[in-house]
Amino acid sequence: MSEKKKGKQKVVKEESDEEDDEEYRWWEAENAKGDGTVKWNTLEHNGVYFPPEYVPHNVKMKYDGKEVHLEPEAEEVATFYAAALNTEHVENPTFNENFFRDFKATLDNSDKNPPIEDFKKCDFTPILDHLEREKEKRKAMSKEEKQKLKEEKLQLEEKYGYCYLDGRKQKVGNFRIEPPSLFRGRGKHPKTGSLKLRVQPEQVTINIGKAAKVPEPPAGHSWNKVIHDNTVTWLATWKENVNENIKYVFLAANSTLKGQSDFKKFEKARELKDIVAKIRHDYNKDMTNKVTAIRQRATAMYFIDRLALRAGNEKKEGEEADTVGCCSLRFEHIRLEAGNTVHFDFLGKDSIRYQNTVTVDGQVFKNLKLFQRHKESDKDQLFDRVNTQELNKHLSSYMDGLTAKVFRTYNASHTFQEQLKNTPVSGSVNEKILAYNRANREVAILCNHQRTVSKTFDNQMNRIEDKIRALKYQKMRLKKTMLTLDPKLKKKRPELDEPESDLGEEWCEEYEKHLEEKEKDRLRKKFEKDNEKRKSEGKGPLSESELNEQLEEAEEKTKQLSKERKTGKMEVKKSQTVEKVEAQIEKVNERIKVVNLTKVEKEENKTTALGTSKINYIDPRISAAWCYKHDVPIDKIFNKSLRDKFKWAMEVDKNWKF
DNA sequence: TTGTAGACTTGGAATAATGTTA
DNA sequence: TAACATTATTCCAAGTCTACAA
Repeated sequence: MSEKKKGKQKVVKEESDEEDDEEYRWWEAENAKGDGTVKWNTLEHNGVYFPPEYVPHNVKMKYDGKEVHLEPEAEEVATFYAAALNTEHVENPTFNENFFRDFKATLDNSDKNPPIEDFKKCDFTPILDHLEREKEKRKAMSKEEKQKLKEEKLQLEEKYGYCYLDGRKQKVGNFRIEPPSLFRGRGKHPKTGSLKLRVQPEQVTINIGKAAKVPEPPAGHSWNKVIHDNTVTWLATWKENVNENIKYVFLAANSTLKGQSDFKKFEKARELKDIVAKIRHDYNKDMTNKVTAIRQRATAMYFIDRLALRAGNEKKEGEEADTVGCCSLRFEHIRLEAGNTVHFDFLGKDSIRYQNTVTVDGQVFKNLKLFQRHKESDKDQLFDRVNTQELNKHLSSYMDGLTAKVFRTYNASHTFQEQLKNTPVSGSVNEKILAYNRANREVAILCNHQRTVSKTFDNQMNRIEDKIRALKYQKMRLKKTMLTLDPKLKKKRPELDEPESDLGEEWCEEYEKHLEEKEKDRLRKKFEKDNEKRKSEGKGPLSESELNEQLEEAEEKTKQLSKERKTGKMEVKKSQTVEKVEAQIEKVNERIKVVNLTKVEKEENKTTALGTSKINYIDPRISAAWCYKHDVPIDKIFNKSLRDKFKWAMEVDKNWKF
């Protein structure tokens, strides 16, 4: 219909040509906020994709040193475990116990399986080896084969990846039914390692418009149910067997539905901005209330507001990992110290450790001491008279829809906007982006978004440092060239004669040797290539001595470099002038600066994950406005999928405020 | 009033795709 | 051009919070 996009979107105009339909700009429509209950009027989709049936590989695991044959069902489970051998899950006794219990059960399902009773006698490495060989094979596939796979994947996406919601084409997020696997619970999850069973169509409920064609279940199967509920957004659902959690197929992040609720989330947080002063005033007052429950609630609100803690719902003991949030904190998670200091140390969501030392208001400290006086055990709840339902109920009395999590969004976005004030207005784009990422990092730290340090972190760091030294080496030579060109500069510009920092003699020698090796390699390769060419042209090969001569030249060059470095007398080309060399130095300086910035960022990002706050907590309009204001291209801070997800936020004014 | 099912957001890690370098 | 590094995407676990039943 519309081959030509109108291009009214200033920002994201690249690759969206595949899209047939005109973009629906819901944020410009009448009820941009979206209605509270009805989510759609018509909904068409093709159902869900089931993972292919298991294909046995017949690779035998060993039991007590001997190869044993397993029936397919058991072999599949053994293969799940083999695939985990390289992970730290297999160091976890709970994982092993749960796995082995379920593995034995699959063995019992057929009397053709050998008796396996002792986990220690199991050896799954032959299967792991097989998996690795398969991986190699996949890597070594021909271009055509890879292309074919890609097309198959595309076809799947074509069929299941889109739906029509109120007549508009929308991307579906996770249209694949989760394949069977070993449940990989985080932290000390009591059920980790348990077998997550294959989901059958008979367990899956489809939600679809009344008028739409119901997708066919796989041959010989039927759906659990087909419903037409337009008050929910999911297309399909099923219950997973390990924790009995309900799983859903939802739309993708860039969909209208998700966009609208994202927008609402941030608008809600902005509403909080107007009343947060009152709420703070109130909870400060409540800190001294006679009723313990109210005091506790006030103290909890202080933490949620000031430390951006999560609400902390109750969890089922013994069925989930023992993690806590604000309302579920226990005495063992805090330590009080003179000077109104509180040390926090607990496992939060995903068993990520929260460690923080905070100086709190005097009354907060007094309250904590007071609560402590009544404790019988460290395992007791710090706020034994507060739970998230009550707390949220109290919050909603201030504002419709105000809950604990709104504070996290509000504080994250607010902090971000404040931190962005440190942007160097006249700095380079790179320096501005560094400031942006720093602001982002402050938010990530506030929200305690951590990541495990990459195994190759030190390596990566060393590489960057080497890169910087190589640039400094270049600069050192350029400076010497300038002095050679005009010796009088030595007096006028004494900095030219100063040595570069962290450029040791030893390093320089090694580097020169390295350059030599590189050059020699290049020469040898070129020699070979030339000879091949000559051969094809029917000419005889070049003589080895020619190559050797060139190699010797390379060695000479190294000596020359070393000599020049030591004496400071450079061999100067006729075309070189002081001005030209000066300009070259400037260029090198620029590059050093850039690499240094990446180094600083890398260090600062070692254990902090910026993604989560960028995706979920920071109002994207702050970022868009910042880009316009500081003339930074938006794609420097939002990748394609984020630009897509945040389309609705891209048209703000450069002076927009959260 | 409490407990729980249900629906949706948030979260880090694994994996795939892409970019860079030896 | 393979090997390696970086970035984007996918995966699915683990939270929050609401509605509803008992």
